[in-house]
Amino acid sequence: MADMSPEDWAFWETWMRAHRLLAGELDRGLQRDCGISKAEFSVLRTLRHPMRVGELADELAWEKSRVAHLLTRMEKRGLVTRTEAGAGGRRTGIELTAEGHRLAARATRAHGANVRQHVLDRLTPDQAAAIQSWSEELIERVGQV
Amino acid sequence: MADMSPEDWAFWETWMRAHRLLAGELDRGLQRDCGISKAEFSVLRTLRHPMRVGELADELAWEKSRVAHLLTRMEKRGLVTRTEAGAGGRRTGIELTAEGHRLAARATRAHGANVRQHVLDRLTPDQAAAIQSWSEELIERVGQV
DNA sequence: TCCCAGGAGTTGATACGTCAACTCTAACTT
DNA sequence: AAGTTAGAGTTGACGTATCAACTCCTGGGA
Repeated sequence: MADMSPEDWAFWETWMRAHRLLAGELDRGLQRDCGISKAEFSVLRTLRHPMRVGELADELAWEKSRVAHLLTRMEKRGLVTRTEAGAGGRRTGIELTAEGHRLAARATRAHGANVRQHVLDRLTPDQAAAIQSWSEELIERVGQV
Repeated sequence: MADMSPEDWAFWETWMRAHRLLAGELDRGLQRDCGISKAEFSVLRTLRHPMRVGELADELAWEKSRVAHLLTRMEKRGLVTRTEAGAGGRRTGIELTAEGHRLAARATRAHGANVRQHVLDRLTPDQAAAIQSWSEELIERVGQV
């Protein structure tokens, strides 16, 4: 396996730096506009219907302990509640509170505006196509759980 | 400002997921092969010459407290040492130990192989060009500090 | 019925990143 | 020379992610 050339490293490090800057910018926006982290936003966005904790973890592709910890914190802040999942099963379910729903809607608008402004509106069609095909190929290859 | 369409969200979430999967894969590789985190790798890679902590923070574009904390942990593990910066200045400098240099070389090879395998070798020239131009534009726009 | 194997979820320890407060020194002011 | 200010670096508190250990069902055997 050939080593990476200095150009390879430069390309790679530039890419990673761009991604870090972008993520930081969007995180700050979410925190500023809605007072939540990106992780909390993902939960709010995914948890449109009541579900089991495991489903949520699967959809997010996160470890379940990460989900459990985050849910605990969000429960303290009144964004989600743990419920008994009906329908025969006896395990714990999770759902958004009214406040959680409100915040989810607000955050989706605010974050969407930021994403559009910082990313989508600046992407040429070529860039978007390249990124999409790359993403799909990678998820296909690495993402099988 | 127009809202994001469902396609926009799908594109965006796919992209972010791909990036998360890739980052996780590379992190695990670095941890498995060399016992260090990606952040530690960045320090090892940047700290080729003795320098001041501030320079290191600037090059990495990290907060200085993050650098200070990480250096403290790496110092405990014998990878770096704090030194007095000579040359008139009286501030503290930082440099790699012999062990740090060894590990830096080893990790560069190992991580480079992973990056090549998971990323560079799978990128079409079009994709690489699109990603590079996007990265540069974004750094230009957001990265001015 | 009792035991046990396994899945779902939680918890605690530890590592890491961020923010704000702090220390130390050098340079500037009077 | 004393007081002030600004920059560099460190520290502590807090929120968060990961890993491993744990609890609590539930569904089989025997």
